[in-house]
Amino acid sequence: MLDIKFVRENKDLVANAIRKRHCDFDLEKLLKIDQERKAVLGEVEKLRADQNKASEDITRGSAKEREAALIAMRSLKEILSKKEDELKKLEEGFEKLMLTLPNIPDPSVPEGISEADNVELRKSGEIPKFDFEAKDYVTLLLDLDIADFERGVKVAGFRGYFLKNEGVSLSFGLWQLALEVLVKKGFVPFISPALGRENIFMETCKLPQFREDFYATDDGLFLSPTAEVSMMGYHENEILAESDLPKKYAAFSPCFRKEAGSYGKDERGLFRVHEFMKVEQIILCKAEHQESIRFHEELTRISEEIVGALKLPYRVIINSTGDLPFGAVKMYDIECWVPSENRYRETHSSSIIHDFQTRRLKIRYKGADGKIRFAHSLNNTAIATPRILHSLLEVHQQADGSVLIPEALRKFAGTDIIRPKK
RNA sequence: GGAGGCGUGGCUGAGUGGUUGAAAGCACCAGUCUUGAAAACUGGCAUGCUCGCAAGGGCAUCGGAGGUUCGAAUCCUCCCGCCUCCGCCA
Repeated sequence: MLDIKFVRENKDLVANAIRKRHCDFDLEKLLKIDQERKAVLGEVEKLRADQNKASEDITRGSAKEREAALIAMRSLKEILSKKEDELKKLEEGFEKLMLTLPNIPDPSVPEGISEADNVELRKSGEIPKFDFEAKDYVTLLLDLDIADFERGVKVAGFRGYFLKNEGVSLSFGLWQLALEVLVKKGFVPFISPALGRENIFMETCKLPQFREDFYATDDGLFLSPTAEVSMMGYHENEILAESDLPKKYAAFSPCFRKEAGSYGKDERGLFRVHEFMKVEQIILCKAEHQESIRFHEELTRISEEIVGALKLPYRVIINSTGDLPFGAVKMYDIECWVPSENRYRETHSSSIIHDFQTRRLKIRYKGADGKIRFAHSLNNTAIATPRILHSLLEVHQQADGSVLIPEALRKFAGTDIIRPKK
């Protein structure tokens, strides 16, 4: 959520952001309702002040004064209650609009209407050329006997899957590798809840707009699509000391996504599944844009280090304004090379959020100057499984149908090579 | 699942209808004293909104939302959360 004061004072900037994002937010309506709300609030507060004063007279005045004050209070009450109703309606309308006003893209974000307008920033790694007939990763998964989709669907429904054999040790190894990289860099490791209360989803700006993307339980909880939700909730309603910042967390959790509206996309395999595992990087830092920029680059580099250690060719792209999530100021995706599709595909997503989430979460810190500010937050994938296998298996496949495990992963995965079972 | 209890400021904890934004203690900050520290003493110490150039006002907040009342931390209703005991259980 943006700061209404900021919106008032930077109307053009906000209008421009809305235009760039191609969303149909009615800024004039918001500003008008804000103005009305402030005016009525002033009236209400004045009436309440009168009421408080009269109440004091009743307490302390003589019997005569008390009688007069009581009469005055009765009529005052009627007017006040009417005004309060009016205010409540305005507040509700105001809140509703504020919840749907998106964050402001950084000037460095390229303007565009969709993901087609995302811009490549850099590439790394050599795209493999096979002198044999390379398999796609679904074939590899089955030939290596490390996944079972038929039974996955039988048990868990559409997009269901089992991982088995080395598919399991490989997964554990990937999480472990990512965690070790992060812990070495001072990130505090967490296993964070996959279940979250509605308010946490609201405060991390996942609700109200993306409700259809989440699974809900019958007791009113939601299954988290990312550890970002619970990890951001961790400091909800806290005032931290400036010296506590930055907070760096590496959170592992299962993640659940309905993938509503994606029928037909990536139906085969385990690139797009309802249930996956992820190690997520989270940073809370001081409310300075330069700090956010610095940590954003750092988070992105860490993920590049991880995919680099996995010897995967990748590129980093910057998302255009048309492909920028609601709450993000700026976002990079890391995409890893997928030989069978002859293209890079998204495996990581690194975001600057500024105080958009922390304002709702009320995560603040007391600065050296004694002022209390909303912290800035950032997040990025460290590793998401099983998605990463898409690229990993295909890139490292050998002529004999086996898959060579990259050096850095071997000690974590407990194996050097996975051989076909048939 | 059954029964009961509880939710007050950073923490502990008073407060059951009328200057209670809220006693007291702890913690924290500043000062006095001290070579320095501790102790002691003195003072300060919630958040948000709003009016004002400022000084300084005003309003709200005692889990949340309603209600009763001239007036609610205090009474009523609903919701949320937490705790204890029993049962079940990885």
